[in-house]
Amino acid sequence: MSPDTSHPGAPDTHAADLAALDALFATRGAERRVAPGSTIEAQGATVHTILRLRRGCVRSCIYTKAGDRKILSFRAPGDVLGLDAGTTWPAAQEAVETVILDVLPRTAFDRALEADPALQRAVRAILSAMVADHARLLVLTACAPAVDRVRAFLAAHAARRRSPGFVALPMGRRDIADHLGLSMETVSRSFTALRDAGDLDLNGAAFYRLTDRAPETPLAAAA
Amino acid sequence: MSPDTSHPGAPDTHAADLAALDALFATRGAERRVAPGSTIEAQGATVHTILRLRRGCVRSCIYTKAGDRKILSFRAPGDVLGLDAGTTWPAAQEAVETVILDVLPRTAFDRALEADPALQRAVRAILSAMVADHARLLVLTACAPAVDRVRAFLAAHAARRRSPGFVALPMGRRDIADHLGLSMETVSRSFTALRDAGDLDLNGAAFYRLTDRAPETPLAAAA
DNA sequence: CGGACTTTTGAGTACTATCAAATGAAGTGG
DNA sequence: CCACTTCATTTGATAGTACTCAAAAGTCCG
Repeated sequence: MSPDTSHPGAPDTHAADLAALDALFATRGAERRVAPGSTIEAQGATVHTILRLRRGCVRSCIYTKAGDRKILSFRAPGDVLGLDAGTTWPAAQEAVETVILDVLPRTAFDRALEADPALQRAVRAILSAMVADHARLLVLTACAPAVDRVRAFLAAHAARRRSPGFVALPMGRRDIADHLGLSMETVSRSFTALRDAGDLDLNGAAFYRLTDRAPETPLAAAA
Repeated sequence: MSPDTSHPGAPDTHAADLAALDALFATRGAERRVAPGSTIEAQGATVHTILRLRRGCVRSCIYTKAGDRKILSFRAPGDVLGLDAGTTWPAAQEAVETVILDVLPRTAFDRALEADPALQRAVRAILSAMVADHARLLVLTACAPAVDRVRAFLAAHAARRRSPGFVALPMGRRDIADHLGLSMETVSRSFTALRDAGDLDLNGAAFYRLTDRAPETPLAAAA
């Protein structure tokens, strides 16, 4: 019964709690602009600021010693970055396109958090939503074949951007591949397969529309 | 107690905060015993209680509509269950072996949470640790081949149970498979491969010891 | 128009899943 | 205590999906 958070699987977050977050950034926040492709916060760097994404798309990714990259999530406007961090950033934050961020010093954020119960609830709700999002991705990558992963990804992406017609896809095939645990080529072939099956309309490589008869996601079933 | 939390990747949790959790369960908690293999909380069921695992091993798993099962994590004594839940359990909680739980009504937990800043910090720390754990699993399953996944799993499991010699493995091959995104047979073959390579000593199917020269985990690298 | 990059398509390979059977362990009842 | 049932694990053979290497086609700018 909540108007709901930006994360589909989020536990019940009261709008009032999220408003506390908005107010905090509105009154105390500075602004930061980042160019496409550049790193906003490096993996392992010290957390000096809490960030709220105002415009653009950010990828949160982890690099392994072997040089592999895993994109944990793509963040959309309204998302807050850094709440799961301890003293250092567990994942790199990178701008997929031009990005505008609200910036708040961590010390200021912690002070506000200590004093405001609504803010505390909001933070817990966001962390729970992150857990739920990761769980969804774990299920998807473990249980679904390539085409279904891509379809589910496109469906989720379109749901976040409630635009009427074609949906813009800011990230490239490589990014999608590293998010879904596939190779770039397999992602591309999945796009082609979905198009040939009539499930997907493509307008160039970066705009798409899913057919209404898109299959169900292979997600949670009741007990 | 431990200077650290039970989760290796947890952000900096002050021992005092975790103590607040211990105290809460110690003073207000009832006890519950569950038989091996049975469901403690069903997926989608209403959350009436917060649970703390006192003895035994619990698996948190998600069932898909297609009937697939994904085990998100195995919980060890000291772990708290239900902190990421909204009104319903996002994952089923099942006893791998005989389990003893501390039980606290959710209403009581929420009241205590509202009043105790240390408890709030503890909850945030645990949620962050869950995010980190899921991220680790995502990287592992996306980037590592079967043998490496199994090796990493066995290493992590042994690390949680600081026992001198052989380590007990309460869960079966099927459970490990559903956790790592592999088939039961591939898990079994990986055990055999590790044994033949000299990386693993097996004592029956449920007790093992990893050779000291175990390769590094393919995890996070600095920026 | 050319150059650099991204995406798509192609061909062959490798890893893991699936199906199936044998071996091993554990508990039950005679 | 042993024979038998039952379930878990291991091993074997085969097939399928996705990866790798490689090249062509498409896109975006300068």
